[in-house]
Amino acid sequence: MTRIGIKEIAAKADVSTATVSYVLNGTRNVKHKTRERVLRVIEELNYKPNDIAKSLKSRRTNTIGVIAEDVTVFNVPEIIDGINDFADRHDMHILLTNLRLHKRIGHNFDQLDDYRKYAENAVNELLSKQVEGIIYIGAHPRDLTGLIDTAGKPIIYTYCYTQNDPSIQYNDEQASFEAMSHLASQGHTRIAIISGIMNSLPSRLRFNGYYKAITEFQLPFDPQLIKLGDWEAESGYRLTQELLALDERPTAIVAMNDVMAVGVLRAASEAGVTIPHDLSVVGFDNREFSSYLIPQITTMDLPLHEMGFQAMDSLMCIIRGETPDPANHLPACKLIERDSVAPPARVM
Amino acid sequence: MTRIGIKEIAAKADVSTATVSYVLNGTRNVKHKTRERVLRVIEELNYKPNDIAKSLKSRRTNTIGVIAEDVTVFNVPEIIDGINDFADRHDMHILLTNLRLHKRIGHNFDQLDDYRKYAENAVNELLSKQVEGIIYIGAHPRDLTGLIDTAGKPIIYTYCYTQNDPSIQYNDEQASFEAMSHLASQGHTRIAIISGIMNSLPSRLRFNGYYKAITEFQLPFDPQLIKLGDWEAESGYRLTQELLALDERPTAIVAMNDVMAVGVLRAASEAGVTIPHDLSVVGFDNREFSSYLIPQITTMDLPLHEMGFQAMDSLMCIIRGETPDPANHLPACKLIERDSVAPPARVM
DNA sequence: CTGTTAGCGCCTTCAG
DNA sequence: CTGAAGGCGCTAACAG
Repeated sequence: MTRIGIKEIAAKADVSTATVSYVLNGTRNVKHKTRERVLRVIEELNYKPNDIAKSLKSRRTNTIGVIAEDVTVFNVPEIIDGINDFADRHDMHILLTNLRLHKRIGHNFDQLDDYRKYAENAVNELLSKQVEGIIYIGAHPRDLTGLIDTAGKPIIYTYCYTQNDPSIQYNDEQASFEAMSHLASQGHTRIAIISGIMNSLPSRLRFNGYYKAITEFQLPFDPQLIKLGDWEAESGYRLTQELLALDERPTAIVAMNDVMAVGVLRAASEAGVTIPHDLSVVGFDNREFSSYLIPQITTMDLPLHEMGFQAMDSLMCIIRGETPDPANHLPACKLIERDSVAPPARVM
Repeated sequence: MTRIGIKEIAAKADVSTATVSYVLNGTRNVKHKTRERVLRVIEELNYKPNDIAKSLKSRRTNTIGVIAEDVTVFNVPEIIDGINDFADRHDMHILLTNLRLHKRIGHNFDQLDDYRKYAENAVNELLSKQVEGIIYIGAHPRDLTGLIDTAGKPIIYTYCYTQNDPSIQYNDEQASFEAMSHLASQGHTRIAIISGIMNSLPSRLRFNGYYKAITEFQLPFDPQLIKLGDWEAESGYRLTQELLALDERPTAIVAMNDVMAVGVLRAASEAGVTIPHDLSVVGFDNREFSSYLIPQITTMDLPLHEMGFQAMDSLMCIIRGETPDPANHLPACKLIERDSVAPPARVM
């Protein structure tokens, strides 16, 4: 089966290859009769254009490279989905590179050198494939400055960032403030917070939101209510036990992710503390399982789809030589209200 | 910045373009001195080969197309990861198409016509990009015969299947049998099963495994223990209530997925039935949340990574003109033992 | 309105 | 061991 091309159909339709190209791309007016004839032959021969050849000539591939640090991490698929959403509408294609970071180097995200070579390879292969731009999806929010050199090709980061390139992140501080605001509006004043590891940006930003709310709503500030966790369920469990052992217990806990909220639930359950009657809980991330827990927890939904969509949008802007609107680079989170928040019980 | 190519480096190194090509690909012996010189110029000019041009000439793109019905569905990312695992080792690239089925047409998987056009477009675009083969990842196990025409390009399905093309699925019947076997080995005899919707292949296969175990272990067969669910938590909840209302309760329940197992847990909790003391539960899928539930549930892990890996392996076989080994097309599930199974309590 | 033709960047016989 | 030259499939001037 010899691949048939524009030449074959030109011969059979008794026109030149140029004419075929014109009807194919609508680049020029072609007499109706001729067009029909060409179209018919195309149909008959079941011709499929060769984008490779087309790209070589036109110097456009309509393809953008996506480097995902790990597609199996919860935030990544939804971001990819957002990228696809935009790409579909603009007839763009996605060349996906999966760094498989978790499986290759585990959680040692700090040793950037360990996977610099992976990233470099990925970029070079993408560049060789003539992608028109690159989107880098982190599995973890952090600074990647200096890690990647794209030789001038536009790149945009999301769920992570560098100091020189554009990046799309979500509004962490505001989200945290809103979680607090929701709790305050229910009448809570003693609100505890369990953080992720402190050398991570989200932890710091979410603390900012926490303090801002403390100030704005004039809540009592008690350092005992601030607990430093590590994103894992175990820390949520242990720190909640500490919180419940306080003379004056908090009436609500904000866990900086849903996984730690699982620990909160477990500790509460073991201590005979009923949620939400005795203790309100707000999580972060709106992980799928958050609605499978008992009770279903109130949590902050991350605008992952939008981040992917915006990353793609901004990247296309840059490719076209325009300047993307930075206002779109910090989409908001959204509180999902479920069953783990209630007004505080009367004082015992 | 005018893209520099083989020609520029040839000029600067004072050799012909052919020689550059030779050192680049190791196609021919080149005098050591000359090679060094060429290599140096390549370095200096930071030359990056153009795979597009290369592909046009060599008629090989080293790229395979992956069509995912929906990357946000739980099974898909891990399958993609398996594909990447293989692809990385063989220097292959992935052109990803995300059909976004759930967001576009919801759960109406039966109306194949609704998205036939999406699938057709995806295939045509991939074909135009000269992919060397296609992997189709279903979001739901079902028969897709007749949906897709790849014009002769090799295609392989996974997590779904057709009657004519090779596909990679997991061994559902055996998995179900093993879940039963595990329960039986703990001393359970009255084992209930909650199925997914019945017009799905997994439901039928898992029932086969159930019956096989009933026979093999000579367990009492009681139709009352067979409940028809719909994959959703609510059905697990409701059907467990029915099961618990029986005169003679089951001592164990197999839920055909972890989501329904959540319903089982909820119903048990409300009825004051303690898991695993009063009732053992085995789920299916090893969803991430299964280890966040209280108690953490014993469940069947699906060989998703392996399915992706095998799909890629088999596809490469076909591309090379070899015949893949069908023995690899039905990888086994693996029981993950956690805290929801115990020997049955003494008769009350 | 249509045909001719010169490349896009690279590989690969075929000569030397 | 190296160079010259044709061509992969398609587009876009430039002519008619």
